[in-house]
Amino acid sequence: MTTPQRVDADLGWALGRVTRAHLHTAQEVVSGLPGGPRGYQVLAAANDGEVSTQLAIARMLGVDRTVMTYLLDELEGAGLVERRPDPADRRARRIVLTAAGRERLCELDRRLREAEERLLAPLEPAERDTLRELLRRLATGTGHDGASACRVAEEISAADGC
Amino acid sequence: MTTPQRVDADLGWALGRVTRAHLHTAQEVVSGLPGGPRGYQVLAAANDGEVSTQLAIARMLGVDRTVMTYLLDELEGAGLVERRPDPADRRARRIVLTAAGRERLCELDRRLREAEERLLAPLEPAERDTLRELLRRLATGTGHDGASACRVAEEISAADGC
DNA sequence: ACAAGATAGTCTGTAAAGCAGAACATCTAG
DNA sequence: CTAGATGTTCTGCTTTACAGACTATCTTGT
Repeated sequence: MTTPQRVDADLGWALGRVTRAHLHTAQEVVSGLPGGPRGYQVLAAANDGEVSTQLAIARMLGVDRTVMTYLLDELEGAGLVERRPDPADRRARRIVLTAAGRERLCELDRRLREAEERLLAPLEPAERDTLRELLRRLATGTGHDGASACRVAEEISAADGC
Repeated sequence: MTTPQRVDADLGWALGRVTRAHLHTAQEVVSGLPGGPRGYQVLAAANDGEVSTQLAIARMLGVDRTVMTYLLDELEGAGLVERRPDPADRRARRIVLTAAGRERLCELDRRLREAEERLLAPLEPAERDTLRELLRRLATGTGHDGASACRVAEEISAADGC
């Protein structure tokens, strides 16, 4: 029988709390944007071009493909993105930002950055960078040597290619 | 106009992905436990004694008090916790673990630890500890000098005492 | 001691959020 | 050319949890 852990030693607890806090902050920052914080993430994902079909974005963000549909409906309705037929695959739609979308994204980027720094205030600047980097590597499933370990990605979607 | 960020540089994106992955893993580990991963957290919170009334636990876990009611209904129904009148305040209930509850908690602690290590596999051991520590400090709102900066706690619930 | 307001817990209704499954179009492999 | 896989959308349903009201109790001020 192992020693019972304290709650505040629980990774899940800390993750949940920090994520919830971040979500709460982001909600205010992006207020008015269709889809809230996730709407922002869609814009960001669509903007960096690597992934641009609906399904690719959905997988990257961890949302269901049916959810993606109405998320994009709203963003498109707001004039921030366009659905264009993919020339290489006529089933798929490429999501591209409109000029307004790019502008909005930049604006939100800046404000989110500020808000995040406030959120990370209890940590020293170097520690903030460390945290960002560690989380980024976990989220992308990249080991310290650059190897793709892909744990997190696996957990998120077994169907995801690794 | 600032440079548009890549998605994988976004803290919210990384947090979301890692949290979702953790949740997914935890879901399997605690399968059968009423309330899922949150049920575990309730047990853990109740067990370390510091906070033991329903509302205190609810605030610590970031769940609504009305949710706490049925969460505890289920845990109590499973014979894992008991609601005892608080001798100091007859409005409040102290949540205490039964023998079965403590046993279950220890078991789950062990298995969750294992699962988390698998999740953190892409990081080196030292990095895993760093990540845990940084998240813990953020979640508790504790600065590097031990000062209570309380950013995250604020964001979670403005009503929370700091 | 008593009234007024705050707080702990519970209950009810309702709104939202998202998933399963089917439908349709298109791609890929054999 | 057929069979199965994949991208997107739509429908219906289940889950979920929040807002608000209600009861019981505590606290504070007079």
